Parts: sequence; structure tokens; C-alpha cells
Amino acid sequence: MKKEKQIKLEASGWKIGSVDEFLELSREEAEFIELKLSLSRNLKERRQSLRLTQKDFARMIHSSQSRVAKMEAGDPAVSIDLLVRSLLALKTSHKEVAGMLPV
Amino acid sequence: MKKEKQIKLEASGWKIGSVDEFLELSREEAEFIELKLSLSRNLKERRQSLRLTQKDFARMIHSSQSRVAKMEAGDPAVSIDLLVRSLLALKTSHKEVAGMLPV
DNA sequence: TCAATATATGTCAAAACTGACATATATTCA
DNA sequence: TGAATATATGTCAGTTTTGACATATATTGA
Repeated sequence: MKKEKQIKLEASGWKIGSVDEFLELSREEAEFIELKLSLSRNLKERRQSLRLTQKDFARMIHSSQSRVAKMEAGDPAVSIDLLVRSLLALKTSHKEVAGMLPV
Repeated sequence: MKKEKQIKLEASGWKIGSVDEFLELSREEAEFIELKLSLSRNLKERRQSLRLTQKDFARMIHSSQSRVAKMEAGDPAVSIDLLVRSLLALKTSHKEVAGMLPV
């Protein structure tokens, strides 16, 4: 990034290549994890309230019991994509998904 | 899935291994794509309103110009995870992300 | 116009994610 | 209790997603 651009960015509140950037990345990562955990918790609640076992739910989404367990455990090696696909499979509306994001 | 379980599921509105399941998968996939495209569009708007080039934005998120272009083009080979991370990098709040989901 | 800048598209090796499997642990309920 | 059922954890090969690069096309502005 050109120096000029960096100055322009920093003038509007961005900090690049500094301690601030490190803090910024921490914030992003924390928020990202929060978001995933929230989807994860909601997915588990939905499945349970439908009285589905992990095994049966896994079949519905063409996955496996162990992966469902990992999704619900908030395993870092599970994508948001898979969580969202799973929620949609349980007929969760976009509005409901939106409501699942952290405050 | 045991026959019994399948019957139980179907009684509560689920259809497995049928034309209905195919339609159900289509619905899910359509909604999934809709959701991604919505995030994609909003990301582009945000970047542009901040007067950032794809190249500069790419540096901010430690990625590349071509990947940013793909994100904004709604390329199927771009994960929700990357889209969300990118939005968070632009200091988008969870509430704002929620507002970006389709009605 | 036309050169500089910005964006789009295709490709690829490396990294991340996946379903499946084995197996450990926990929960249910007769 | 203890056997059946449900969930958790670890591993791995196959698949998908990634940043990076090259390069094509589009937009800007002097």
C-alpha cells in the first residue's frame, strides 16, 4: 500500500502495520468466533427441539454424526457455510438466522 | 434411518428420499446462494463507500485483489467465512451483518 | 486519445474443510 | 444395575477454498 493511501486510511480511523492492527485482528477474530458459536448453539437447540438425534440429523444433511457433534461443539474446523446449510435444512428462515447473530 | 424414525419425521413435515426431498434441497441451495450474494453485494458497497480499491482492501484482509473481485462477483468458490471475515474487517457490526441477510 | 489505474478471469499449489470411520464417554430407561 | 442409545473425540484421505500470480478487460482523467 502506498504511503499516501495508508495516511488516508489512518485519517479515517484505520491503523495498519502496528499494535493497533494486532488489536484490530483480535477484535475481528473474537467477533468471528462469537458469531460461529452463536450459530452453533442455535443449531443444537433447533435439532433438540425437533427431537432429532445427531445421527438422524446427519442423514438429513448428508453428513455424519461426528460432524454434527463437532458443529454443535463449536469446533473451529467447522465452516460457517456448513452451519448455515444445516440451519437452512431445518427450515430456518433468513430472518431467523439473522436473529441468531450476537447482539 | 429407521423406518419408524422416517415416519415420525414425515409426520412433522419432513420428506426423505423422494421428489419432495429434491425440492427441499433446491430450496436450501437457493436460499444459501441468496444469502451469499447478499453478503457479497453489501461487501462491495461497503468497500466502495470507503473509497478503497480492491487492491488496498485485499491488503487490509491479507488477501489478494483477485480474491476480492471473486468475493464481489459472487463466485461460488468463495466461502461465507471469508465474506464475514471481510465484513468484520470493515468494522461491520453483528447487527449490521444480520441486516444484510435477505428478507 | 491514451496511459495510468482499477477490476475481472483463469490457474495452481498449499491450506482448510469434509464425510467417514473407530472408539471413548455419557445418557436413558427397563 | 447394565444394555441400548446418544454424544464426544481423534484421525485421515478426498474435496474445496485459499492467496498468489499472470493476464485480460474496463474505467478514469489529463
